[in-house]
Amino acid sequence: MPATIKDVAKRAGVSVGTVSHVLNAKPGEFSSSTRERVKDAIDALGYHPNRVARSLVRRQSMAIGVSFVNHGASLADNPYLADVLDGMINAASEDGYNITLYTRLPPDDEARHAPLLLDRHVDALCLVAPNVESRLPRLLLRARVPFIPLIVVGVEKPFPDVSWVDVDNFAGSRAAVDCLVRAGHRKIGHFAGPTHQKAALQRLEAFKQAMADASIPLREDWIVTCGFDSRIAYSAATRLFNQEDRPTAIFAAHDETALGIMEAARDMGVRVPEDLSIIGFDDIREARLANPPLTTIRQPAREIGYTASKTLVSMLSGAITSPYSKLFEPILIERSTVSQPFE
Amino acid sequence: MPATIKDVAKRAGVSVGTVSHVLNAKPGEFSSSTRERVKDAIDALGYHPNRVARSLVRRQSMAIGVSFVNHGASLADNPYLADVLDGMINAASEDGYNITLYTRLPPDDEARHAPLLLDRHVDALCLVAPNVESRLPRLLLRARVPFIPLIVVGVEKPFPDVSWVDVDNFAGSRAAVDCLVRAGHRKIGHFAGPTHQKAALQRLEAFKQAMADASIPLREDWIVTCGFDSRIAYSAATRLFNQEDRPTAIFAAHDETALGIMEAARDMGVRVPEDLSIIGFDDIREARLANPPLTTIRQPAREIGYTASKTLVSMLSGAITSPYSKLFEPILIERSTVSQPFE
DNA sequence: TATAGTAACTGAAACGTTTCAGTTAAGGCG
DNA sequence: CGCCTTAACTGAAACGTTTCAGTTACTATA
Repeated sequence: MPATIKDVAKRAGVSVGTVSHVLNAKPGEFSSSTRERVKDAIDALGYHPNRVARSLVRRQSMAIGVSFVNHGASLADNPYLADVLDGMINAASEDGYNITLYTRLPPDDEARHAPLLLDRHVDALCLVAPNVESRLPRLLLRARVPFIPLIVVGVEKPFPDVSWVDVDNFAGSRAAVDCLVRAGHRKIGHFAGPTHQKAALQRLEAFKQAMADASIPLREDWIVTCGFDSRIAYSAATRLFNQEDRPTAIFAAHDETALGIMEAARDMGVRVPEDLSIIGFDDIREARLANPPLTTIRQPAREIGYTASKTLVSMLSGAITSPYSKLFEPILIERSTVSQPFE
Repeated sequence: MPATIKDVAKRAGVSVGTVSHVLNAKPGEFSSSTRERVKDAIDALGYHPNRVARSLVRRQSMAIGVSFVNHGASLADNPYLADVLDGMINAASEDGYNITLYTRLPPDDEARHAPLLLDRHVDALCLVAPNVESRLPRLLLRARVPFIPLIVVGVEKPFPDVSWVDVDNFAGSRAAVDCLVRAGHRKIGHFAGPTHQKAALQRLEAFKQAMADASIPLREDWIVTCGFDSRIAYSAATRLFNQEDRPTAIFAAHDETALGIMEAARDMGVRVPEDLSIIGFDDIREARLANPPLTTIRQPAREIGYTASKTLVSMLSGAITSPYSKLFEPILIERSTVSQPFE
């Protein structure tokens, strides 16, 4: 058995209360002799305070819970998640919080997530990129728990009164389309992301609007929905390139998709950017290394994660009391996949 | 205040013990009427069991602690970490464990890590890629705590009696050198990783040995130490390419480094693989997309993380009692940066 | 010399569960 | 009818801390 505070107290010849006090070192109290005796006992016994017991009485665990709600998505496949988490780690570390990854959530049954998330094991909760039809924010908010700070990352306005941080997908998509239009393109297609993702929906919507604003008629057959999957994008692109009348530029809602399109282009002898301009979204690590390097819209994912964690801590300290929300400005990263159309 | 088990008991008109029992649903006991009443009370009050209290009495938290000990390395910059963590998440999820990321460790003072890690907040500990001079495994092992399962990832034999999983760096480096030798190279250089990393040291050592085994004399001036940093690799490579007598092939201890070398080559007009063959190590996501795609040695990072977590759980259940260790076989991924030398 | 004030410490009640040792009531059996 | 067994439930101790309300033992003040 590990040594407890009682063992320390007994060995040092003081009460448990005293040990607790010197451990939590209230400013300058306690005679140095007592303090020394306690410290000696701690060292001799190899005592480490039990954080669980402390959490129970203090009613805080100094941990922030993170749930990657969007079911299949894994850290290894989705650099966005890793970046967000990285930002959260940095912020939490500054504030003295640990991060607990909730892994045990049955993917099929969201109703059973809430009890698991609300077990007071963590002081605050962050939901990363939940699906658009996710009922979880609602369930959590409705649950009869006094107030556990909650923030959603990667979904704008997931539910009234729920805090959130996200990138401005509208501004990003508009910047992408504008970039293509500025280069002289008018035959522009769009490869949309998965329909269960709010971000993908927003990017599609913004694409349509930006096209309208540029007075370019929409070609529905140039809008393809291909999810995240670069292989589906590959085959969809191949099909598109076989058409007689094809776009001179494509805005892909995700870099993965853009990469798939570029691969298809290479295999079909379509030159990028001479025959086809491409612009992506997200600026994943591979984008810079693509051949040619991919022009894209960068999401400040680490900053987003950082802000999410900082916000939760502010909510815990009471510095923020009303729901918080923030839209981050995306950044156009101009590399080499956009040029003027040659035809 | 959130409802407690007492509130539920009172409302259902039973004792707290009964509520606890129906919550933990011992097989088939309890009349259905009592069970119903308790369930109704739980729903009515929106009660969620407090996991902290449960952890205290059960003496287990159902969480595995993970510490990225190697100080600066972050999830976003180091895909290896993300992959290992991803594997751990999958395994932990299968076994009903959560994962707690220890973020609050002062990077300067390892001696103070042990108390934080041993706070019984987690049931088992995983140290990912500690530096070679890290005293942490020793400190943890020596700490006067009865037995908290511990495993180290990414360092072979970090300390006697400490469990570990790692990739076989020797076999990997040998495979890399063999690949180059097989292609006909004899003028082979090596870009080594950071000296505080055991993996980098092993790869360097294995490089030397493989060269000796192939009876190729070592050229010390073709061995450069450049850490992880692709920019340092870039400038070191630039310097190397300016030399009269330069290698026809380079084995880089990390893909990041290899990518830096390739960039330098491109800028200096050195063609890859015609003028220079390159082989990396790790198979990071960018490797596949490099131009040309990078030949490299793949580390099964997810599998490593998965195994680490599974091993910890086995130790917790008592299925494994003695220190466990496993070396994973690396895989040669042949892409397009290795060809025969032209001279 | 009594009184007040303070510094240093103590004891015990929380915190919200689980679990162990009982207790009660009902049913079965001779 | 009394006794035993069992099912169903209860009460309280325990888990390891923090913290609040005291209790000493001094020292300073009047």
